[in-house]
Order: sequence, then structure tokens, then C-alpha cells
Amino acid sequence: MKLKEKYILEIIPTLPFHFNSTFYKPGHFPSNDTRWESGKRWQTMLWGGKRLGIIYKDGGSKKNPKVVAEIYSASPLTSEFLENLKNEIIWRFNLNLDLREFYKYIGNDPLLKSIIKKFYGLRPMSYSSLYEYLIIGIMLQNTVVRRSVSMLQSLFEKYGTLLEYDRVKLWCHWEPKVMATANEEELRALKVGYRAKSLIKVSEPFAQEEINEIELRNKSNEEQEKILLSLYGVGPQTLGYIMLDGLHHWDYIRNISPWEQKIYSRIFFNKELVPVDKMLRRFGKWGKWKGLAVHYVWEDIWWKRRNKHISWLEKLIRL
DNA sequence: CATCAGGGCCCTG
DNA sequence: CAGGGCCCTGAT
Repeated sequence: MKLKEKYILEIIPTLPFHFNSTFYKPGHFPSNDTRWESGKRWQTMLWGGKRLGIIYKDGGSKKNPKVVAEIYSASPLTSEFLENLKNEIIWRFNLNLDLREFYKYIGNDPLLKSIIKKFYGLRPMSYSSLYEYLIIGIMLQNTVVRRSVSMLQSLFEKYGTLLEYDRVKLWCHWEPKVMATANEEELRALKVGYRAKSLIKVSEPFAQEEINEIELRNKSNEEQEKILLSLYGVGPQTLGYIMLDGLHHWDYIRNISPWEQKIYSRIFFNKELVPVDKMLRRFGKWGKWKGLAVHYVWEDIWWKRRNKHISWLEKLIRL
């Protein structure tokens, strides 16, 4: 599917803003709906029934930051559509986030000080919809990165759409109803294993529009947890990712998976393995910013890995 | 060759 | 609330 129509959206983020560390997360596993180079992220997006190809560009300076989003589409888009899309982009990448209070509260922490200086203006982000994030969460469960990558790619090739824009070909997600009506055997043929059942069942409430992502954002913390946990295949780990990245609860850390526990032990405690409850107590000192603080340290180690070999980390990643 | 655990979660007792 | 089972895959 070739996308010929092109529109430009310009977004002025709040100060301070750091483009690269916000628009690229080296800790995310690689997927073929996105591509990155410094100052530029390609990203497909299925939104409002349209399959879009987007290029996010760093279009400003440190003092006057600007995100330029090139929107490619096969069919024309109305100005109303584009305005709504702009707001969605602002939400997903937290371009309205005011970090000043966080920096004030946390800025002198010995571990965070230098990281904040390096990534001054970093925000968490979720490049996908809630539904798509749930799919990714299911792909991560009980396996290693390599398999997560290959399972998602298989799903793209069977249920997604290959888009071409800016001379780049990237896969775009499917509508939930496509997977809600898939049968388990055809999914299992893609070697997703027992996750097939979760994929189907998690798609159903979205296909039937029983869950509205926009409405969910306005519900209380407890209601959000309840709704998400009621979905088949969603447990505390997937919930944790979504509460922070997708629903912007900057204090949300309840669960630490074994893999994260090992990495956290090294980067926060310089030890082999620290008990989870001890970790949570330590993170508690960052109060209502603890999730965001952990995100900063977490991102830092992945950026470091891009530049130099960290052998203990390589062993834990298990590509 | 077999066995095991991995960016969890569901279900049972 | 603890613990077994689950699709696969590569590491050992």
C-alpha cells in the first residue's frame, strides 16, 4: 500500500525537551513498524480507520524545540482528523509533560543527576495504541527477545498491512476485529503457542468497542487496573508497562519481572541479585516520581549499550 | 540426546 | 496464596 498524500504537523513541546531519548527507546525490541536514526523516527500508525506512515523529526533547537510530523496517507485527510491526530501524538509522546517538578524533586539524587543532565527533557512514550501495546505485552510473555521479535513479525505478515512511504516499507497493525475472529489453530501455526488464546480474547472487547482507550485515560487508577486485569492474558507485568507508558502514572511500580530484577540489581545496587521488596522500598524514596526515575536509569543503560559492549547486560538480554 | 528456563498468566486445590 | 502447566526455542 503506497501512501502518496502528505501533510505536515508541527508540535511545540514543553521545555525542556530531548528529542532522541523521547522518540527512540533502545530498550524496546526491534519491530518492523518503525525505524530510527538520530533526529528521525519512522512509525506506522493505524488510527481512526486510516493506515498512516509517519515521520517524526527533530525540527527545533534546544531553546525552541519543535517536533515536525510528516503524515503520509493513501487517501486525503480532513483538517479535523489531523487536529485529533496531533492531540493523540502529543499524548503518546508526552509532549505536554511538565518535567520541572520532577527535576526539582529528584535532581540532586546522586544516581540521577548525571542522567538528567545527559537526557534533559526525556519523556516516556508509547508509540502505539492501547490495543497494540497489549499485543506487544503478550508477545513478551514467558519468552526471550528473539522469539518476541519473530512472533510479532509473523503477526504483521499474516494480519498487518505493508505500507510504503518516503521510500521505506514498514508494517502497520491490524484492526482488533481481524484477530478477534481469527481461529486459534491459524494463530498457533505462526508459532505463538498458548498466546494464541490471549491474542483472540484480548482483541474481542476492542473489536466490540467495549473498551474505549480515550475514556479509559480519564478513569481512576483503580478502575484502569481493574479493566486491564480483567482482560485475558493481562497480568501484573503487562499492567505495569501500560500503567506507566500508556496511562502516564509516573509512580507506578508494583511488579518487577525476573529479567528486570537482574538488570536493576546491577544498575541500582551494583549487585548480582537484590530481592524485589528491597528494590521497591529503595524506589519508594522517589515518591510519586518513582516510575519516571526508574525509567531514566533504565533508558540510560540501553543508550550506553549502543556505544559500548556491556558484557553482563548482553548475557541477560538473551537475543 | 534430554532438560530447562525465558520481558507471565491462568487455573486449581 | 502457592504451584503446576503452557507453546516454542536456543542454551547447556
